[in-house]
Amino acid sequence: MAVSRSGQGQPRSRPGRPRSEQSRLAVLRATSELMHEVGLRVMTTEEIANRSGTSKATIYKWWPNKYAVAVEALLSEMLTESDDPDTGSAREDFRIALRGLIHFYGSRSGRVFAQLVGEAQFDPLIAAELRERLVGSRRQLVRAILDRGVARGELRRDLDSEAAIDLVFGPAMYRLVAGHAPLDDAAADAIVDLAIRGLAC
Amino acid sequence: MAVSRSGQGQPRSRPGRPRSEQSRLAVLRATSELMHEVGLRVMTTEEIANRSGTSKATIYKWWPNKYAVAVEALLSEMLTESDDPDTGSAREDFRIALRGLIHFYGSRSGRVFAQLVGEAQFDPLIAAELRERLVGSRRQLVRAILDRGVARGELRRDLDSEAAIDLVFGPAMYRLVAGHAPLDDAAADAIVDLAIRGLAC
Amino acid sequence: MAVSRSGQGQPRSRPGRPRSEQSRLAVLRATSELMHEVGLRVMTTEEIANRSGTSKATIYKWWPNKYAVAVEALLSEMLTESDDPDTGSAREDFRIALRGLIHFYGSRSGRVFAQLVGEAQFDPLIAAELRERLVGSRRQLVRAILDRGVARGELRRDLDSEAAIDLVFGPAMYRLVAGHAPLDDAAADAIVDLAIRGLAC
Amino acid sequence: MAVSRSGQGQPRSRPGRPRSEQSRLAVLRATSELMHEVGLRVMTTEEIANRSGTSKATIYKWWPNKYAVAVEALLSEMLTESDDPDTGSAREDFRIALRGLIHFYGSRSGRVFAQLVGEAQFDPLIAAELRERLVGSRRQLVRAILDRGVARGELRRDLDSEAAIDLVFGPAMYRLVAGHAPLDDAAADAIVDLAIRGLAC
DNA sequence: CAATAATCGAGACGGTACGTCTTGTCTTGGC
DNA sequence: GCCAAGACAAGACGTACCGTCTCGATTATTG
Repeated sequence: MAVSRSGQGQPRSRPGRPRSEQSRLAVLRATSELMHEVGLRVMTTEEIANRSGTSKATIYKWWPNKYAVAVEALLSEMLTESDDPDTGSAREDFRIALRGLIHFYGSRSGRVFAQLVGEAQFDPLIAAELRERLVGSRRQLVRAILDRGVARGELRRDLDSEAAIDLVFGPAMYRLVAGHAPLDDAAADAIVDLAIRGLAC
Repeated sequence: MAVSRSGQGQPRSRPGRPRSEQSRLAVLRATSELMHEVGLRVMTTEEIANRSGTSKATIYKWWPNKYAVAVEALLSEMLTESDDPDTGSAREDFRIALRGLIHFYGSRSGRVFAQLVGEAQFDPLIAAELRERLVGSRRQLVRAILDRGVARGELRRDLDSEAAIDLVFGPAMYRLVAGHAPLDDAAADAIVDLAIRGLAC
Repeated sequence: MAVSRSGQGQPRSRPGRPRSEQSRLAVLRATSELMHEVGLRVMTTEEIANRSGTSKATIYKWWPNKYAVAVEALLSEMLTESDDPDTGSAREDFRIALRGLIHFYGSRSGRVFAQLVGEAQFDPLIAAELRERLVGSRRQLVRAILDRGVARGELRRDLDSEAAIDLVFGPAMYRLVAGHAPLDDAAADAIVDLAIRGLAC
Repeated sequence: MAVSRSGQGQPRSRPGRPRSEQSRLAVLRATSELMHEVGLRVMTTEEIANRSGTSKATIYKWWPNKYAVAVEALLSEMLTESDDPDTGSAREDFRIALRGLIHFYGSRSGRVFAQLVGEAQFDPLIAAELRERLVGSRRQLVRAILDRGVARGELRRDLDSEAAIDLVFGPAMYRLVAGHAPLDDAAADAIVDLAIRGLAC
């Protein structure tokens, strides 16, 4: 019974030459290199094609533009990351989560991420892709921490979830895009402390 | 006895034809219109020149590129704005300040500002100019509110000023550039409330 | 046994999209029109691109500048021309050849040719191309007339070929570029007469 | 009797600051240097102004454009030149005159002259100025030689003067602008010999 | 095994903005 | 009124990148 593996939703092997996985990986690898070396703007589709040994047509066939490739390249170089700390203390969980985020922001990939955020201001498709694939997962994580903290009675039960997440992540993003203050562990701790205890006496 | 005074502050009219204030204003006005109509990216230096009745050469003589013109145009259309509320209550001052900021972010100019922040991710000069001329003044304002609140005993005296400002402004910037949640008065109030009281019980 | 022949003359279709002959012709046609309508200097690469329905990039890909396009356009609009008269009389051959040249100089194309000669004074590449493709063929023609005349005993056998050709063509070029005297059949005849018989009694 | 020297036709010293002879000379000197160093096309009015210590406005006040300045600069650096040899032999006179011309063509100034001829193909004013001030005087010289030769019975009395002059000078101009053959004494002698004796046996 | 069909690399193409350059004019204050 | 300094409008230049296209070659499924 030649089921020739499908099982899932995809249309059980169409006719014609199948997409080359090798090309896909070569494009992502080349994009990864280039976006770190020269930045998203200076990186050209042409150069991705040359370095990956593929062609512009192939790239444009599978991605709408270089920024979409960059999103995927950035994702594939992060992979398994940012898992839920769940230490039993919301404050500690926040600290670990925010330190992780800020560490990412401060890394080479963080620079690329900032450029993607920059580009997203001009292109709604990139904005959507960013929100879904890079921002959303982080927020989900903090949402879980939040819920546990409320359940344990550590945090206020009347919290506006979204606003609360923004209180923790907002300052980091602000520093990333405005660059007015450093992004380091001390900053992470200070922000978490303030967010937990509040500004008032 | 009219001493042929020189050596003062301004260079007392240098030789040559002076810069045309009329051209400068026409360029800023045309840029203002265009950046709101079509966005920073689609706006071209050529069109600024045409609409302002000046020339590309003149624009490039005084600004490095269209984004620098946009920064100045955005500033000159805001001008006297965002003055210190000083209501006697830090919470109230924060609410007013953040509502003001968020109102700006939600306006037409806010979209342009977001695009400038986006462009700043690629150009350090624009980043610097933004920080100095658009971000800095707002932060200065909140710093004053903060100091008064501490002096009055409303706010904790051990506050890290910068982190505290980020706690108030960060979430707004986060929403502006990531667009995952609305920017309205309710959001401003929720954020200020959280920031003041903290997440903890 | 169909040897997969390569190594022959033409490269047997290289990879990639082949050059569009249609674009090439459209560019030459547009250039032809423009150079006659407005002259070489006023004609712009942009206008060639617009009128031909191509793009500046395509033009610059195949020609170094508009003057090189003009050389080719001028050639392609002349093509089969100036064939050897060979009447049996050197004097008659010279007359026909010089009348032909002078007729060309006096035509619309002659004005463009003069402008190309003018431009060649500033650009060695154009100078070389002109010499090879527009001047050389004419000289070859007169050289043949000359040789036949010597063989028939009409002309002196000790002639310096190059100087002799210059004696016939030089005055015409002189009048073309200096414009001090008319270019007509009478001029052609007078010059040939003088060149054949000499100034001396 | 305050005649304050005038005597001639000029309007006996007008009011206001008179034209600065120093500036005029400085402009001509700077133009001379530049046109030889970089060529007419690359030379800019701006650079003439800088090097001469004058200003563009001054240059444009007294000359229509840089080519007109170049004509005057070229003239002023030649000055007393090309006087009539008058050896008693037309052939010898022609030889000396043509050698002189060809020597000029082969000099640094000859290159500039060729560029002026080139520019004249686009600008009738320059063409006129060239004809009057640089070409005409040479032709006048040969015309005198010609007349003496006819009077002495050396040359044919039915000569078309203009065509005859072209026969002597044409080949040199042809070589100057087309560059297909050398410009040296041997060339001068060969051309004069051919022109005098003719191509026929 | 041939026909069909989709992918691939190469590279030409139309479109368009960029930032630079030169031209010739103008507007200052000083001489 | 002339001059040096230098700003200005106009507009062509040649380069660069984008996203699309047209080739011939390749690689799978289908009949």
